[in-house]
Amino acid sequence: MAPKIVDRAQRRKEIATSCYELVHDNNIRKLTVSQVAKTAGIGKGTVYEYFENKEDIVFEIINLHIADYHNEFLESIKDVKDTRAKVFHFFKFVLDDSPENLKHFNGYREYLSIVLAEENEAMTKFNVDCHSFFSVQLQQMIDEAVAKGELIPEASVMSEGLLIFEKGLGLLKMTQKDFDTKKECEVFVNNFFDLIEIKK
Amino acid sequence: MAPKIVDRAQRRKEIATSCYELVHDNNIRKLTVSQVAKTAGIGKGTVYEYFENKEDIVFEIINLHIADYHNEFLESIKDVKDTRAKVFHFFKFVLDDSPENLKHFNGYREYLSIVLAEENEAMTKFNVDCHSFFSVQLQQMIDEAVAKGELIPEASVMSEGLLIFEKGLGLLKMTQKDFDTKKECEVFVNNFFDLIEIKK
DNA sequence: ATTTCATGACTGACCGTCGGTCAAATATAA
DNA sequence: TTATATTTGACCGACGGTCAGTCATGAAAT
Repeated sequence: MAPKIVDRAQRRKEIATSCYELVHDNNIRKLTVSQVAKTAGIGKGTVYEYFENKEDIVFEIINLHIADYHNEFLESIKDVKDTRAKVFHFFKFVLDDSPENLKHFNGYREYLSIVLAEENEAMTKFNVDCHSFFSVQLQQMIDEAVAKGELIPEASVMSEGLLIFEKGLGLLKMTQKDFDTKKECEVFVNNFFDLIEIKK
Repeated sequence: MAPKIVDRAQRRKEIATSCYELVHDNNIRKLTVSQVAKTAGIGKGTVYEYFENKEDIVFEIINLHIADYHNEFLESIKDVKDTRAKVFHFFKFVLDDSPENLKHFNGYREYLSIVLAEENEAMTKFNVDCHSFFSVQLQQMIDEAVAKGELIPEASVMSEGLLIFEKGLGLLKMTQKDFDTKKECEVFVNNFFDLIEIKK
């Protein structure tokens, strides 16, 4: 008197995972629900058992990508010691033009275009979490440097501003073909550090 | 042997103008071509005589809005004398929460989501022009302040960085519901100015 | 002055596609 | 067998975009 019960959250992940690569093939906006169903090997109606709508699908897929990126980030920053170099690591996302990173960056672009288009509760919340993920860590790092006497105390409250600058860099890189991200980043950040570093 | 010849560029503007307000009523992405045709009082096919596709229509409408905004900006900054206040004027777009300005800001959000979604040549170029419009003026202003001995020379190369910061502010305001744009802006910009201003 | 007619402007019925729904089919544990 | 969770794809309505055909203008011919 009780058929198979499926773990809905689990199944969501499964379906999304099977479509992980689909994001890179085309523009994610051109992803069709039928395509998702086919790729996952299920009927179109079944997709709607686990997802509210198309955006919800896209959201879950991008979730996977961003989670992957966060892990990569944590791994890559482990060994960096110098404060200025560490900060540049936070800019790696917008600076690194390796195919691997461009995949992530491109994914984020598509994600952004969706977040900007509609007022989606879950997506907006998720975006806030993403920002916090980096914000908290950069703040910690700056505060440590201030405590060590490497940076002036005012640097602490400007930590968030640096991250905001990074967002702006990303946006310009996304929207301007010939934008020299590396140059703009280095000019500003290096000059900025010259202002907040305590000379020995 | 010759019927009325219409000025195509002119007609584009006419059609777009008649739909100027349509942008605010709903999400611009929900704008339908039939709606545009109805509002402009023409047939749907006629719309396609003057526009490549739907995005092209949206582009023209947003063009009008941005042109209006640029004019407003030039008008409003005329009388401001103090350098720091002038710089804050460049941030007016992201700081001002008046209904009037939010209209513009919202329009820009929708525009961005479209630019990010597709690789549209014209739209990207237009976006670059928009950025330059402000970039050139901020640079001039900073350089003048440097020449007057108000700011340290390094401020000059950091002008672009300030505008990048502003872009980031805008993006965060668009994507985070509870983002305190004013606070974040003031904290960073004021601290930044304390660093680049030459004390008397 | 009147008629003719070439041409660009205009139209809306129509097409293909897509997101989303639902009645029926299926699978499974009791 | 039976009750019910699950699956399914045919179907629907809406939308972007097309195109065969109509309309309106005004120069040319009479």
